[in-house]
Amino acid sequence: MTETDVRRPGRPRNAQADSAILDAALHLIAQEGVHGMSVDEVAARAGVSKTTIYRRWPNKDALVIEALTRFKPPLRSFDTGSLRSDIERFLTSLQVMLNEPLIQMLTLRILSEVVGRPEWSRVYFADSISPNFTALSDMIDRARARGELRADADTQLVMEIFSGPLVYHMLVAMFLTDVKPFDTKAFIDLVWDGLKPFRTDSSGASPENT
Amino acid sequence: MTETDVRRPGRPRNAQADSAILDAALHLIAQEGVHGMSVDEVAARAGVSKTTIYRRWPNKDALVIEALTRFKPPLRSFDTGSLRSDIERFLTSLQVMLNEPLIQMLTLRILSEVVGRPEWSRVYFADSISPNFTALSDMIDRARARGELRADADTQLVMEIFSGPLVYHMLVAMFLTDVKPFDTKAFIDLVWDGLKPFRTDSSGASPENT
DNA sequence: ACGATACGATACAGTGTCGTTTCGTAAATA
DNA sequence: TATTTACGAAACGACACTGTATCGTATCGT
Repeated sequence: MTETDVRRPGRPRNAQADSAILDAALHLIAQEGVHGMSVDEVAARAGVSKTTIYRRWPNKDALVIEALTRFKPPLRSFDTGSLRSDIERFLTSLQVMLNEPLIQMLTLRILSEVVGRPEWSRVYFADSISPNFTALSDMIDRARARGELRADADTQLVMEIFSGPLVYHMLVAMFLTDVKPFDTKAFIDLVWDGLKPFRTDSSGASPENT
Repeated sequence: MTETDVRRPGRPRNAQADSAILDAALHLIAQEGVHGMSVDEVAARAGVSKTTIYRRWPNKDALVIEALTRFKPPLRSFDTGSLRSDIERFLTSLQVMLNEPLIQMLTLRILSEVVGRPEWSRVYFADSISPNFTALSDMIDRARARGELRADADTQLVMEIFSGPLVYHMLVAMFLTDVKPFDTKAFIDLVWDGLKPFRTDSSGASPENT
């Protein structure tokens, strides 16, 4: 912060280079993994020289860490007053996010690289997974206070029921060419009313069946 | 097959070496990934010489492919006459399987390595994911024929609802130390009866209704 | 015993990568 | 202009890895 005023002599650093390098690193990590990515490739993709990279980061690991730290999926909480529409918007934004090939592959790469390294794992969880959690649990807690949810439903389990199917869908969809898109509305209806067959119409929210 | 009878002259190959090498390769892939694993490490872990490996496989890729092909999670279909107990047994076996650290990390490694390589992806899907699918869809179709399931529930969506939450749970559990174990029974009850709050006792009371 | 094959240990060539260094040039300040 | 720093291009040393080759030994059939 104090450095911005004190103009050091000599040619200033190219400000665009930093983000160009980090973006290139992220794309290459997504494509080839941390091991498969070379610093030369990062330099070539970013359009800079390798010298420029090593002037900014001491080694490859530091570059990777900063690139991965910069990668934060934009997830937020919704508060429309209705849990069903909150969840619908949340899942829709999650679906849009997971439709990005970069985010898809990057997430898998990070998950597989991060396991077994406590520090990386802690940082990744705190930055990328935890916000997702709190956004979801906030919505659920608000709905529970409004009486929109079964009182005996465990919050963690409800979160897993909401998030799991879509994540699972996107995971297996990567291997299938003719997979049907995830129907968020139908999913919420089904989870809301239950999988059991109807005997009587207990609630008017049933999705127009029989 | 015909080679087993025709005994070639000379010292026969060590039959144990094959599985020792493939096992070593699998463990090393799980720990360090395909790129991180070296053939020398495989040889050292398997207790054989590198010559022995290259006499059996032409290159590293062939070894990796055969090792990954050999890795087939043992999942089967259940037919107890009740969908709820079928699913309960299915999920319990899936949970036991995903509790193995080797299978956990190997699955993530494979997922991240396999994406973008059509042949690998096809083989992995056919060998490891597809059996899971058919086992689950068989159980669901039988239940649907018995009228145990809502008629308007899409099979693919039901499969995702059943499998997704547990897979998601195991995924995030890798980053948490104090996570509650997945309660399969409570999960099935919740999904079966729905998340909506009870208004009148149209059916029994809670999970124990028919 | 003898030939044939497998094995372990080791060395090797070829390649790729990391991180450093050199050098000529560009862009800033004093 | 003189100085100071950043930059690109290129080369470099050190190291790891792949895949091959060599050599002495072990184990099988005949």
